[in-house]
Amino acid sequence: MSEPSTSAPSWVLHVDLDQFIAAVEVLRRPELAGLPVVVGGRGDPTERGVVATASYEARAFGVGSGMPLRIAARRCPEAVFLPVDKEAYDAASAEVMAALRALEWGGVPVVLEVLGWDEAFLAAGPGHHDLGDPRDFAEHLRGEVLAQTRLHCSVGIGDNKLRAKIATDFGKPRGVWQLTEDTWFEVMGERPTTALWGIGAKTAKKLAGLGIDTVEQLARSDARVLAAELGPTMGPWFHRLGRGVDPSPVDATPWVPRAHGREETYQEDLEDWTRVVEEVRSLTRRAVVDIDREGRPAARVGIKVRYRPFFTVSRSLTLPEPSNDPAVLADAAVSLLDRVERDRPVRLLGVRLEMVDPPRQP
DNA sequence: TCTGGGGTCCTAGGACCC
DNA sequence: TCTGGGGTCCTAGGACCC
Repeated sequence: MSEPSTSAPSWVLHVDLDQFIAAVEVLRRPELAGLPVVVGGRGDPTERGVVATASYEARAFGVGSGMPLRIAARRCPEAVFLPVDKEAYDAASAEVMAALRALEWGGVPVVLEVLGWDEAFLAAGPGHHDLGDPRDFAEHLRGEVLAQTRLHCSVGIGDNKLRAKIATDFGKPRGVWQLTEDTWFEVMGERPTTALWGIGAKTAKKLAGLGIDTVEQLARSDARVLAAELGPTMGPWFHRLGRGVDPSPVDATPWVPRAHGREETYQEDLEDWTRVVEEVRSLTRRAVVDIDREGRPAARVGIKVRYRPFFTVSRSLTLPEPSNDPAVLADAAVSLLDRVERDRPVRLLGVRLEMVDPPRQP
């Protein structure tokens, strides 16, 4: 079998919308253009909640994603705070992905792998002709997305998904950047391991304990030591990350969810255990809506409890048989509460329903 | 100072079976 | 006296990403 699109050296593009959530809000409220805009929680910076996205104007004040709204308000008191509007972002995302999916490159439709609301990988489809300079196509792509959605994006070009993904950040905002095997160490070699997609603070600290602080040191490290210290799967994967190696193809197969959950941080900690039980039932009913939409029953049920002071536990069980009956699932979730402490304040509750395996694709 | 909500995948240990 | 070895399932927890 010949597969020219995967066997030949080929380009991968990573498309990332610029300040997506804030940009969608500014589109429907043009008077906000140029102002510091912070989207998060219910839009009230005196409440518990965190920043989903800040506009570039707000970022200049040191406001960033994941930051508590109260801190954001302190750093940028004049910012406009808006609530998260999931439906609006779903709709805008669908428009963007449709615009990307409609593109042709090398005379054939592109292959698009959607990563989330505002991100996708893209490659030329099988049987394509000469692709030319990928930077030309990237600029064409940016123009098409802007024309059809009025949203700006940045594009990373790589010889695999990992390098394309990392390249995008260097191009932001409204830019194109290329990162390949030839330039990998020149661009990334001296950077900390956290610059890699998949290495966070905890892993970086473990690596530092092994004398590995930079991407180049990771690439030159002993893969056997990594496997012994970090696991037989993770160790070799981190070693590949250091070298910029990523054999995974751009895969347009629609994503099939494995689980759905609901969780909520309460504005006031819950002290009354009967209230905790009620909330767990309520969260379960809300999660059932999602598994019903999938049409697949739940095989496992899990709960998460975060206490004050900050301390989280999770419990889970496998159901005797899969179910989508809200009463059965709520009873199961409530039964898990017997396995946690009940005499300290609860600040967050979560319920998670894991679905049975999806039907096998041919 | 205060740490969301939606997910994914990996690891490790114990139970259990043959 | 010493007590296999491989495999799967279950559960709890860790880490990461957007």
